Amino acid sequence: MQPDPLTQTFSALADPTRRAILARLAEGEATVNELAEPFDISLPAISRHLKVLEAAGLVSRTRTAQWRPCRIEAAPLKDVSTWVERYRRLWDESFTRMDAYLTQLQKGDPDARKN
Amino acid sequence: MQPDPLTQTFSALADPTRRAILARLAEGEATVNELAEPFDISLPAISRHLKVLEAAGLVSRTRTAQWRPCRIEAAPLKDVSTWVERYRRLWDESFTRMDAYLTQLQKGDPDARKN
DNA sequence: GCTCTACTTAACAAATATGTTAATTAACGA
DNA sequence: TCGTTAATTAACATATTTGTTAAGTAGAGC
Repeated sequence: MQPDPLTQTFSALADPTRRAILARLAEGEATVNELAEPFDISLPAISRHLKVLEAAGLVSRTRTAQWRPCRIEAAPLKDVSTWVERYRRLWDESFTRMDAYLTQLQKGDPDARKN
Repeated sequence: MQPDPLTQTFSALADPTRRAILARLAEGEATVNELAEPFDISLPAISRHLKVLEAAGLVSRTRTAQWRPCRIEAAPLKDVSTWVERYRRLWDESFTRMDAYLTQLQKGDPDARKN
């Protein structure tokens, strides 16, 4: 059985080569050879990285003659964003202050609104 | 040599047990046994998951008698948020429209401001 | 058909990750 | 001091990941 989607996404992102590939694809479509060019690893290795990204839904591919242009797919990144936002209050100062403010209001503190 | 921080963070998050541990810690500190309770795996396994989270800077620990209360640390999550925000335009409709608008403006389209 | 280009698949090696049970460390408390 | 509780470390098995080189597939173009 394969892992849940978020696990697959995080696994796919847990590799600098794959994140670099995504960064390149954010600028537009590219073929496998174009994607491989900046890296010091073999083409089959790149091909497998793309397979991982594709399995995670982060990349889709079409076929044009002998080329397989790759395109970035955003949906899983949106899921990552949604996931991490649940923790924003832990690092965001203004969120923390608003949180405290709302808590005070909820407690019925009449002075809370003065803050 | 160990991997770069972002890689370490994504690797740490690429496990459902570890994400569940973080979700629990977002509600407040907890001891190792408390964290282990919901899971069907051995305590040493949990201990190792915590070690991975700690190495990634996602968890810190203090010492109180024989307990080691764990606390969530937000900094790496903020880095994840920053990373993924670079791709927001790829999934965010309103961002896409704003992007198109700015592109039009940049082209010097005098009608762009009417949109 | 033959060859070139683009890319994937196969077979393998090495490293890393994840779980287990058993043994160990450390502090508390009767 | 001795037993209990909390947690880690050790030793081990197994699976997954990531890379390699060599071989295979598929379309383009002469």
